[in-house]
Amino acid sequence: VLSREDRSAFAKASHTVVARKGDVIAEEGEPFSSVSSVVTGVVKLTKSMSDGRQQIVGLAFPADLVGRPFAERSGYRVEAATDVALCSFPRRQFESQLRSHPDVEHFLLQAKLDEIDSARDWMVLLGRKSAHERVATFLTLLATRASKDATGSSTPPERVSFQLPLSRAEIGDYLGMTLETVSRQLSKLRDEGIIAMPNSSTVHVPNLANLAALTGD
Amino acid sequence: VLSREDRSAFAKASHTVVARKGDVIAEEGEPFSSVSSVVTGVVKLTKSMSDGRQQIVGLAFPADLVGRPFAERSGYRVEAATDVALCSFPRRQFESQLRSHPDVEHFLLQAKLDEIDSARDWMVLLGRKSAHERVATFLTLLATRASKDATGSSTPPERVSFQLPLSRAEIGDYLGMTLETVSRQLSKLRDEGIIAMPNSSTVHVPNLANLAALTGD
DNA sequence: CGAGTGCTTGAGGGAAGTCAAGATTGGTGG
DNA sequence: CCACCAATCTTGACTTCCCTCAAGCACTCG
Repeated sequence: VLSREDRSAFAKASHTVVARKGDVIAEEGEPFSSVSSVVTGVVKLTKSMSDGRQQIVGLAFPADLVGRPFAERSGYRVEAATDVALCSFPRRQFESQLRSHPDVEHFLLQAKLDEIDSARDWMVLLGRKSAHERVATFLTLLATRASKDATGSSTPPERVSFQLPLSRAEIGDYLGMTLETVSRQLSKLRDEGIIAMPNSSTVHVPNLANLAALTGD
Repeated sequence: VLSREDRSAFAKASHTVVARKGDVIAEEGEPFSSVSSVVTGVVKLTKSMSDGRQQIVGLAFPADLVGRPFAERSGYRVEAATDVALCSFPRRQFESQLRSHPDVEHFLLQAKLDEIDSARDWMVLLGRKSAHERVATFLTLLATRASKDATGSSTPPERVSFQLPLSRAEIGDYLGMTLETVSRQLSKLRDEGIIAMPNSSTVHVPNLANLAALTGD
């Protein structure tokens, strides 16, 4: 959607950064200095309460943007959930480029509007869904993404397989529940025949529609 | 933050709309045609699940924007929570004005970035806070807003009073709990001396810091 | 003044959290 | 290459917080 000139101006300012699983890219409440696009891997955005309770408030997959332009401090911790590669821009430079390339700013606005929509979907999950529905929704999200990545098709196939990019504890922090409840609900979906789990981090979905039917929405 | 020319161009395109409490301004999943700024009153944004469970995914107070530019359909129901006055722009016109006034688009981007931050704060509330903390957080939000409106001061006074713009059921839908639990927690805060409620919709907070200490973050 | 609506309070039940073992697994060094 | 160790995951038993169901109460408005 961007013009050639826009792309090249941005490409000049960027550099590639790699981070290992668990590396913290920006700390909650600390100043941070870059805006990055995820190239490979998954990045998690986490907020903590004073007593240590955590909530993952967003995941960034390849092509997603992380970082908060026009703010001095990060409102959340940014951490590599898997090994990741990032295409990173110095924040100041990114901001000034935005001002001189309105098309790019428009593109960013679109991306952020979509991000608000997903955040609102997640609020419904956190506020109103049962544990079973939450896990089904999370798996549907990953399965849909995996089938898109694999086939490029808009009509996803019935069968999909994918890797869970998060531990049980992290899934709990994303879905607003404990790691034990996550584990129990995964076992339940397995016993119901909705999914198969050859090992604890890979999931087969024989029929995506059956899984999606359990999300509640 | 906007130039005089920007302001006047937008003023020409706008018109004032009033809505009574309960009026639906846009329906979830339906096309909608305007982008509006709230002038007085409170607007609620609601998402529903297929079985009728509801979640309020946002509230818009005076000066906030409602409507989703660059999308054909609303992702949520927009409804007047109180009697409301809106400054409304036809969506198409609003969008084209944005393209020709990059400063305004920048302003909108800033607003949406802030909106993402609030949505993420709310995800922590919905995913991790107890009923007591949720109600304390909600009251702190309203109390802080009321004290800003009243004094314009950045150091809020200890004492504040305000009206609840939502019914118990709506507060429940906003906080991800039932109306009974909302009522019980309000009674508990009253018994603890944190708030007083001369009637069911007005709240006195004798010491805002004591209330804010119960929010958990 | 009565009816209706919204709010409060109580009693009981159920979904998820907590605490506590075991079972797997993946990584490391002998 | 295998064995062990640490970390992660699973499962079970018990507890707790919130939801559900059910009255009773208090406004507001015909």
